[in-house]
Amino acid sequence: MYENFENLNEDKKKKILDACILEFADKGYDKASTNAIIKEAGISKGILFHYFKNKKALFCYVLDYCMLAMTEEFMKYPLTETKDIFQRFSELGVIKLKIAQEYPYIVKLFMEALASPPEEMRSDIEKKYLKASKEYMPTFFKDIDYSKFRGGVEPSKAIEVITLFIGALGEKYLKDYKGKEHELFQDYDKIMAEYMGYMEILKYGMYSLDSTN
Amino acid sequence: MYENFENLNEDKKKKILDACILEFADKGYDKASTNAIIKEAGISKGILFHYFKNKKALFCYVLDYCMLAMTEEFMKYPLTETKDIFQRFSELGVIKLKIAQEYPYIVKLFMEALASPPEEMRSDIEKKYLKASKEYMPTFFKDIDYSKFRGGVEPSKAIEVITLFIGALGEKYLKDYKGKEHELFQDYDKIMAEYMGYMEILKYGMYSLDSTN
DNA sequence: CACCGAATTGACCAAGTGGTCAACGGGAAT
DNA sequence: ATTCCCGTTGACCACTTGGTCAATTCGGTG
Repeated sequence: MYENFENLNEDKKKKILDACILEFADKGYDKASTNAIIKEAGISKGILFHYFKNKKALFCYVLDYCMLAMTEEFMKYPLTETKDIFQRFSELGVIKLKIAQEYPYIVKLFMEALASPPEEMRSDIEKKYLKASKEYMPTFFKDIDYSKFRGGVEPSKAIEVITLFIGALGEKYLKDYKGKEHELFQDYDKIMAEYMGYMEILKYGMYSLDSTN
Repeated sequence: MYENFENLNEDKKKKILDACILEFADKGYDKASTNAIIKEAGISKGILFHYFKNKKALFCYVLDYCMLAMTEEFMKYPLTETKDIFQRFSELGVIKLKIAQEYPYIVKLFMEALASPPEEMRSDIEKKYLKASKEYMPTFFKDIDYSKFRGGVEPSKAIEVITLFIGALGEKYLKDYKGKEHELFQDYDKIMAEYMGYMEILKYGMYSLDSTN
């Protein structure tokens, strides 16, 4: 499928991949321009479409590459032992932040792909993402003590609340710090404190009183 | 500014506005085509750009129109008296649902404009939206009894948690029911029950025990 | 050297974009 | 009847897009 491209020497491959990642991350699939990519990569139009049969295939390849890179990156950060789901979530958050800091374009491309993908690819992309996160789940939920939840709180519901809330909070921070992402890392402690405050409220609502500490 | 357009007879104005709303709601600003609009409205290219100096101005006008229509619509639904913030939020949710059901395209255009606006307009659009929601706040928070919150829970923090969570939940439902929005209204009771379940968890975490009912 | 096949180029294409403008048509005023 | 005005038309413009393909270049083989 992509053998023409795969057989290239690493340097050239990397230059092209980097150009693609930059452009797709910056503009999203639709607004990304293959002309901008070939210019940035220093190659000709013809050869790009020789390697990839069209823009969609190119995007697919790049996205898969990014996904692989990200999951590999995740594996590098083992989760510490804990029975507390809130602890786990906050750890995951820290890992995500670290990865976003180290590979901003890959993460951006990825989020862009989930938020506004080419319509015909939407379900495929979501499927792949779901598959990857499902695979991570056993690790993530390992050893969690669900008995900490008070009576009347279904653990699955509670986890959904936490997931949704943390997701929304993350998006809010992204919006607040849009264009000045570096300050996000400067304000790390302040944000972490805020985050803990929110978690305390949720924890209080979900755990039985003798588990709240 | 728009007098050429404003002076048109109502029928023609409406036909053009409707065409714009349809196109912008469906495709978003960038992908919306002025050609599609003139075709749908049955007018010529020249005259559209005689009424509006360019695509951006057209979008601005249409967006303002939609915002006005929506705020007017909101005013039609007075909030019932209650001291309970959760009650208020769930009422607001019901109102939003009703409006989305009645004016799907206007609401969609609106959400599209907030989610992925033309970059140069982003801050203007957000500003307008913030202004409108700020104006609604006194009504919304009128008579709310903040003493229901237990010690250690700052009301402002609590409200932020609720807002973020409800927002995320709403988006989740929108995603789940994408392309089959009618089922959303069929499943109304089920969704409402789910929603109440979530709210109970939050309420338990935020209210002091003697206020939870 | 000649030859071949693969890699690579960039001029070119059709389609679509937002936007312009000379020309047209018809109603009102003279 | 003539003039004028102005709303309206649609052919046209410059530009960008993803994608093609004949032509060239290059490395290796005999």
